[in-house]
Amino acid sequence: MTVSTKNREKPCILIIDDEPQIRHFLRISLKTEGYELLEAENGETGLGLCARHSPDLVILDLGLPDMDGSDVLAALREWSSAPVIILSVRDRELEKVKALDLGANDYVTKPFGVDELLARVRTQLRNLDRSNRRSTDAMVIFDDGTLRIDLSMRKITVNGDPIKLTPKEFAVLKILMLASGKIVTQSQLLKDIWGPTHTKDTHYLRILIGRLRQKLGDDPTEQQYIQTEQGVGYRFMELDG
Amino acid sequence: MTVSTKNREKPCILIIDDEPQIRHFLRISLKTEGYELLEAENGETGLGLCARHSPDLVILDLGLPDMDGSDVLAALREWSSAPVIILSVRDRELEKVKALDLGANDYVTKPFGVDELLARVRTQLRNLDRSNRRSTDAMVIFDDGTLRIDLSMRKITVNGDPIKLTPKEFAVLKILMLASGKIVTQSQLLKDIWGPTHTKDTHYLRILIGRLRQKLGDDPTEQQYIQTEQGVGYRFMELDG
DNA sequence: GGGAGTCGTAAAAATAGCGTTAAAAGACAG
DNA sequence: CTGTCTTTTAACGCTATTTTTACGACTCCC
Repeated sequence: MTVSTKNREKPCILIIDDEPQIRHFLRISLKTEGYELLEAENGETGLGLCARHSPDLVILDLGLPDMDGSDVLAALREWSSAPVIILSVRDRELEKVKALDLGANDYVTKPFGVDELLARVRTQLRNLDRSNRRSTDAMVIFDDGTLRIDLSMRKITVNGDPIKLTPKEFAVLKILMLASGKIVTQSQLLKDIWGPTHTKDTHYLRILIGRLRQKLGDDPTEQQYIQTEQGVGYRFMELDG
Repeated sequence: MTVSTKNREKPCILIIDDEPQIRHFLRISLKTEGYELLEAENGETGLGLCARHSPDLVILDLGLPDMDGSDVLAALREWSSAPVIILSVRDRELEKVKALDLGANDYVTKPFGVDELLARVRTQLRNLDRSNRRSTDAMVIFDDGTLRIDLSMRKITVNGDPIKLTPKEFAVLKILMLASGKIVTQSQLLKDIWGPTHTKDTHYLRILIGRLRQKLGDDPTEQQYIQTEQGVGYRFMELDG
C-alpha cells in the first residue's frame, strides 16, 4: 500500500504555477533555502502531485490555464490539510477573503519580494511542525493491489476496473478513508452528509454502505474493507492478507 | 509552558494598538463577528493582559509608544504560542521578514481592508482549532504485552488476537480503564451506561463483567484485570506479573 | 455453622440493529 | 418532456446484543 509518509529530511514544497519564469525564480530561491521541490504547471497535475507526495506546503498561483485556482484549492481541501500560500496578481480584497475562507493559509500579491515570501513560507512550516507533523498522515491514495482509491482524482478502481460512485457514496467513502482505521460513528456520517437533522436515520447509511461494499467487492464471508461496529459505526480497514 | 484551558464559547482576541481610532474600528468589526475582545494601548499592558487571559489570537501594532513592537512580540513568544497578526504602517520587506521570523503568524500593512483582516483572523483561528483539537484527542492506550486496549481506535487485542466487544461492554471497560486503579462504584457504572433509572439493577453489571472477563482472558484463580470490590464496585488494574 | 446478602455463570427469551431487496420518488441532463 | 441516475421509502429475514430467568457459590457477621 502506498502511504505517503512524511519522514523527510527537508521540508517539501509543491509549486503550482503556469508561468515558467516564476517557477524558475521560486525554484532558485527555495532550493537555496534547502527545500525539496515539486512543480506543476496546471491544476490537474498539481493535484496529482500533491496526492502522491503530500508535500509540507503548497504554493498555488490562482491564475492557472486549465482550471480556476479556487477550484484547485477547494479540491485540495477536500482531503489535504497542508498549508497553502496563494499567489495572485489580483489585489482585490474579495479575492483574498474568498481564498482564505476556502482554506488558504496566506495570500501574497504579485509582484512580491522573495524575502517576504520565504519568511511566510517559514512561518507556515513552523506551524506545521507544531500541529501537523505528529498527526496521522492523511491517506489520499489507497492502493493494496486490488482496490485503489484516489481521493484527489475521485477515482476508484477494483482490479483495474474503474468503479462509478454516486456523490453520497463517495462522500461516505472519503470520510471513512480519511479516518482510516478509526471507526466513524453513524451519527457523524449522517450529520456530515445528510445534515444534522438526520442523525437518527441509520437506514440511509445501511443501504448506502451496502451498495458501497458491493461496488468495492467486499465479501461478507471474509474480512471486508468497510467493517461494521454494531451500534457504533463503520471503519475502513486495509485487509491484511 | 502554560497550558491554559481555553474552554470559551467565543474565541478571544487581544488587540495591542495605541491609536484609539484603529482600536475602535477593530472593536466594532471583531465584535460583530462574535469575538470576545481584550484591548491594550501599549506593550506593557498588552503583555500583562495576554499573560492573564491567554487569548486565542493577538493583533499587534508594531508602532507602540512604550516599547518596540518587535520586542513585544519577542517577549510574547517567550511563553505564548498564540497566533499573532502584525499590523504596521511600514511596508518594507525587511520589517515583515523580521516580524515573521520572530514568530508572528501574519503581517498586514496599514491601511488594510476590514474584510481581509477578518479573513486572516479566521484563518489563524482555524489553525488553532486544528492544533488544539488534535492535541486534546486523548490517545489512551493500555498495553502490558498481553492485553492491549486502544480506546480511540476502539480495538482490543489479547496476545495479538482482536477481541470483539459489544457497545455496553466497551463502555464499561472504557470507564474502568479511564479510572485505572481506582474503584468505580456499581451505581456509577449503572447510571452512566443504563441510565439513572437502573442504578439498582446490579445483575446487569454482574453478567456483563462476567462476559468482559471471559473475553479479556481473566482467570478467576489468579489476579485479574477487573477486580471486584464486594458491595462497592469494580476496578481495572494492571497485573504485576 | 448458618443465614442473609452478594457475586458468578449458564442458558433461554426478548429486543434491537444490520443487510438486503424491490419499488417509488426525486433530480438532472439531453 | 423523457429517460436515466440517484436517493428515499418500505418490508423482511437474520444475527448480535441485551434482558430475563434460574441456580450454585462465596463472604461476612453473628
